[in-house]
Amino acid sequence: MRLSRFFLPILRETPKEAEIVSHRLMLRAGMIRQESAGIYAWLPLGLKVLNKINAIIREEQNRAGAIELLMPVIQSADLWRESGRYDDYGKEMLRIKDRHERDMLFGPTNEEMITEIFRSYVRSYKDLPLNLYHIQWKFRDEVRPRFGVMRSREFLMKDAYSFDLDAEGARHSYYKMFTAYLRTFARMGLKAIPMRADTGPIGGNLSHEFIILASTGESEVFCHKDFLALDAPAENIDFESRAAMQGVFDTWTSKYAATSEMHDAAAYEAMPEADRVSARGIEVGHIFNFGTKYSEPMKAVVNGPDGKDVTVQMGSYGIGPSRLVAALIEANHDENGIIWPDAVAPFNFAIANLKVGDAATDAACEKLYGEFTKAGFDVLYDDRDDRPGAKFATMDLIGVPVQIIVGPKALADGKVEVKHRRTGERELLSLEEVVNKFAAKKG
RNA sequence: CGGGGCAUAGCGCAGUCUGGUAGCGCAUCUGCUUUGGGAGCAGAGGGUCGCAAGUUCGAAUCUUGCUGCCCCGACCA
Repeated sequence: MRLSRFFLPILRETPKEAEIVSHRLMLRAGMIRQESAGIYAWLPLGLKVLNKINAIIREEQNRAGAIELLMPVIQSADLWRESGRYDDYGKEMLRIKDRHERDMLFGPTNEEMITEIFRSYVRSYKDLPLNLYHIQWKFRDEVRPRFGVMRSREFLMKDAYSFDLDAEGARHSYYKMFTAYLRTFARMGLKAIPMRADTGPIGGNLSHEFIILASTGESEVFCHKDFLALDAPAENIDFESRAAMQGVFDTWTSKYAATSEMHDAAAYEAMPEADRVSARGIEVGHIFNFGTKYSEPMKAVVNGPDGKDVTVQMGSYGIGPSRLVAALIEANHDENGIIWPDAVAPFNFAIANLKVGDAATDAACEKLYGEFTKAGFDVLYDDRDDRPGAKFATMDLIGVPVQIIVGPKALADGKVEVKHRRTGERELLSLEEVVNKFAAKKG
């Protein structure tokens, strides 16, 4: 992408409403625009990151055996009357009437709809287990939206729903998602710790929140320090193996970890002081096993091996990709701007032409831009006729991990400078070395 | 939902107390110079002062009502 042709409305000054760093940086980097309280337009740069996050989530959901579909944002109130939640959900649910005065709503979640889809088609225990997910916009009419996309009213959610014949199967499904979540967050460079959680209005008896530690997090969390050193399960782990899944779950739940609302001060303080970690955290995922809470009233049943009807066991599993964008920034920034982890960076490389119009720098930049593009990378070429300082500031603000600086001085010796955003490390390389070292990798 | 605050150019703000026909910085456009950490000079464009009533010869400024947004608290992917 040539920056001169891109739509990147960066701001030099911080809009006054932005309180936390991720919100400030998202506005300044031209990632989002507020259209209403808690409702945001995603500008090109923000959307690129959101899509990268979604891609990782999809890969890991698919790996764990979940199957993607897409449900609508507008739902009929009748479905919610069946589960009893139409009255329970309260003002958080945005209620709408269509032209025929029918009660509709903007979905805050999809348990009812997925259960309706399931019961319409699935008749046999042989079709279980089944896990269906989608990535779709949700609306919850929060009393007080704030912190940009961290707590917005409209937000993107990946929600998966599992269906099993019995409680044991449902636990296995739960563990599979538990494992997939650990991998998903780890791939984004986040250390997410599962914490025993309250089930809230979703219901059920088994639930974990996935919390990432960040000094600006919304809630206080407590855990054993060993969780910080644990590695996520490997890519080749067998999701179908009940023993393997149980093993992951046991490893990640064997020690103390709780949010402030589930905090057990006595258990926490029973640990040696050196093992205790008390920090701020951001909830980026939440999983539930709720048995027959929806399948019972909505009559989602299958024929069991003995020919008798069995009410299926369900669970739901949510990740907020739009919130994750903000959470990633909270965990990865400095005074100059965002520092994207490679896996979610909107651009892998940026090429800064320090002297646009100079035949040598123009030619070097075009060559590099061509090679990186050909290699399949997202590369941003700053070809604007602007001062070097402005280009450095822009690249740092939007957080491109590897910045290739092409200026007349170094180029006179056939070199360009490669700067790594995270470490600040710089190296002088020839064009050929840059291409071989970076552009050749992806294939 | 309780408490507090704000609304003037794309962004950040001054002007409001004490009414007299709107200004500053950045950004934008044009020209020249400049080119390794957000350039300089010269010129230009851009605002029914959130909306609606009222008071007044005259309202960004005073009064009333409404709307939007932000912050603190209680609640939440």
